[in-house]
Amino acid sequence: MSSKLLTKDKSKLTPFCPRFHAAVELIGRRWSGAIIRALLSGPRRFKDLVAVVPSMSDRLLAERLRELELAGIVQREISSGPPVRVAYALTEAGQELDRPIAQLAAWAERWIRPQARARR
Amino acid sequence: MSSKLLTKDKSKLTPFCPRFHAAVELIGRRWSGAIIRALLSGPRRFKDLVAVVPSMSDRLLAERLRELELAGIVQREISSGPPVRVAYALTEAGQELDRPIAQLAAWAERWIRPQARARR
DNA sequence: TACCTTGCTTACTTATGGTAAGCTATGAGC
DNA sequence: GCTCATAGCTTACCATAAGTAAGCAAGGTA
Repeated sequence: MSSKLLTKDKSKLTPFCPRFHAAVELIGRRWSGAIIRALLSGPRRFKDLVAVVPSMSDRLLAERLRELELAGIVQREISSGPPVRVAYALTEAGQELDRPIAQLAAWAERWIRPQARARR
Repeated sequence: MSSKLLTKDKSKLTPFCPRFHAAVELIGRRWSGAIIRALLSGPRRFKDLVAVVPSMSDRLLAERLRELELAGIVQREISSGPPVRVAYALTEAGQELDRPIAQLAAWAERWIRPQARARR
């Protein structure tokens, strides 16, 4: 039985896209969006990222950075000093997230109340 | 001490935006992206959403729909039948997520391997 | 009447996130 | 060379969120 009254246009858009889903679940993980956005302005050191994203712990930052590196979005750069320094930069794939992020930022600008809760 | 070699352009972009963060954490929650994307093609019934998003349980769907409704992205529509039917539709705010989602879909098309794992 | 579907809710287990502490490598101050 | 500080993590532990399964009320079907 079909419910033609309410659920029209069922086949207009592919209802589920595994690639889109993988992308949204990857960059949608806790803090990933903020980390990527911070890196859009250039490479940053570990501690700078901790400082820049409020209330994110270093454990989670390390975890997210490893995931994003594995996903090919972030690359770890070690300057062979001295002093030896670690910096994280976006790969080409990561850089190209600027468009989706800009669009979402524009949406947020329009629709998110300024003091809206950021989960919990 | 400043690390001018690696971390240039530090102040070009606001490093952290609470509104963007709230947005990405909201639509980035598990399944939220897939649900919103499915609703972009028109209102859908509860069971249709279960069917359309593989391996998502109805418990989580109910939870996400309640959250998205609270956030003003989704609205619950009850047709006063008979038969009584419940459908979920995007609000204006929800509809306007089409741009960010399209951008992210394009990115995913380019950068996500077809068989890439969708977490875990 | 008995059984099915829809749209949930409740109860319970597992995975993920948050908090705190610690630890190694390096450099600064003395 | 000894102490201390900082960067960049890791480990351990508890809390919260997600996954799984079952159930259940309202209405429809046979």
